Amino acid sequence: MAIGAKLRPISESFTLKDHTFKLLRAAILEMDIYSPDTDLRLDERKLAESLGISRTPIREALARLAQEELVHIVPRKGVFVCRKTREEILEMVVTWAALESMAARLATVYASDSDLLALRKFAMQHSSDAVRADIEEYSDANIKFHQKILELSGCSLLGSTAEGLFIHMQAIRRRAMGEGDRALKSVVDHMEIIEALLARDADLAADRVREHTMRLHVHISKTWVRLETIGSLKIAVG
Amino acid sequence: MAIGAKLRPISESFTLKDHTFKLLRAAILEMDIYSPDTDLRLDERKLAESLGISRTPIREALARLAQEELVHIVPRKGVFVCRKTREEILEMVVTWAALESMAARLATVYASDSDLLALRKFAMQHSSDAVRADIEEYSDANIKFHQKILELSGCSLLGSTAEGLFIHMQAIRRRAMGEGDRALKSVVDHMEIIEALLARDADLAADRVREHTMRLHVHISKTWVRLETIGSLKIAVG
DNA sequence: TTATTTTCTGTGGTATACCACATACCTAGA
DNA sequence: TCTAGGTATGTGGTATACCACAGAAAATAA
Repeated sequence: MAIGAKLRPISESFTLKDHTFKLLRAAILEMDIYSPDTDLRLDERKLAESLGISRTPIREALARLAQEELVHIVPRKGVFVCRKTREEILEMVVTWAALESMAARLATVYASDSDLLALRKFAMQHSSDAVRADIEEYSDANIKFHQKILELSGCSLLGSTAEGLFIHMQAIRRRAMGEGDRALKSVVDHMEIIEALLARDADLAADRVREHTMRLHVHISKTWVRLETIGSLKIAVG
Repeated sequence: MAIGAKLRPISESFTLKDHTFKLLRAAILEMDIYSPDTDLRLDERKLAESLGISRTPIREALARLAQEELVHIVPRKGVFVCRKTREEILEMVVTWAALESMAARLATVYASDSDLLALRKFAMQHSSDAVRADIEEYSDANIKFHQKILELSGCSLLGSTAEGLFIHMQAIRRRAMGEGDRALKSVVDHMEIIEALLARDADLAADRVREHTMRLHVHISKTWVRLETIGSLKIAVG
């Protein structure tokens, strides 16, 4: 066989800036953003040095992150990971509810029975995690459940729009999950959602998804009173 | 009076890249993107020369536009304004419906009577444009109507999320408005929406907004068959 | 004439140098 | 000791030079 017969293009049109963008995005996702002692500062030059590249691709990646409102760039001050205030988080939950509710509505029309049954199977498999109070595990499954509904809508823009909120929703859901008996209630909600989907009842499915997410909204607005002061800690600049 | 008593900061932290970003965004908004003979190419160097600045701030502005999916950047090929395919446009309409529907729901709770009455006055003022078949005029008013509902929700994230779709929705609505007697039907729809809002009927308002926007969806999917081929004209690079 | 190779030109990608400004620290005068 | 004012340092912002690659044009071989 000739040399190169099975070689693929070097991941066609690989660019450092794209790579850096994904890298930083993932890094921010893993950060515990809301821990008060986390350093929110990103130093272009240090990043450049540790990645072994120049500042240019890093700056373009940061520009994109800023567009996603994941970081704040303050001229001649610095680049900071963006903490959200309590109000911003509440708005994200509302927006998420809007998107997922529409997704559920569409899913009653476009999702196949086998997809929905697979979703039910998935939800049932992980319900035991909630019962065992295995919060970490269940929280991940919970997030995946909601993403799958977005997928099943067949409207990819709903999912990709929600993805911008996802990075924060993940942190929010993880935090909220451990509070009260939300995990157990969540299991019940999920099952009712799936039943509505399988019944192909668009209005009911949309309502249940929206109300489920809005319960998170109510929970947060009741419970998280201190976040706002933390959120505006160092960011209140420009 | 002491010197500087009335001086403001020099437009706090102005940067060329921000300015360029807004400039290009507005320029793209004004372009007739879907005209087949429009040049979709953006040349970094020519832009730099005509703006009298270097490529660097332009590149960062382009990076942000790419994040918003307003342009495609293809390494060593060029930067192109992003035409949307028919399917993508349909998804944008769905997503817009999701956001505005939720906004209407919230508006029944949070909008004041005076705000809603002002909205009704605004809609009635411009209904004559529709009757006179003054499409251009009415189309603008129509778009503003929908934006106001997003505002009245009190949830600014709904509006800012929708804004990313706005640039395309504007072109879509303008184009669709002239087709059939959509303008007249639109007037009726709007009035029914306002009545539902004033009646503080959350479900009804949400339903009417969603159905109104989804009528646009149906109209597009029925009428615009040729767009897809145009859309994927030069962009199908990947 | 046709097919192939080579060269040239233009593109975005990257690295680097330098700038203006913000900040913290230092120093001299009260 | 305390307070201006100056100075040093570090930040993101910008300009520039050069690179690798794509694609077209031109040159060459069949």
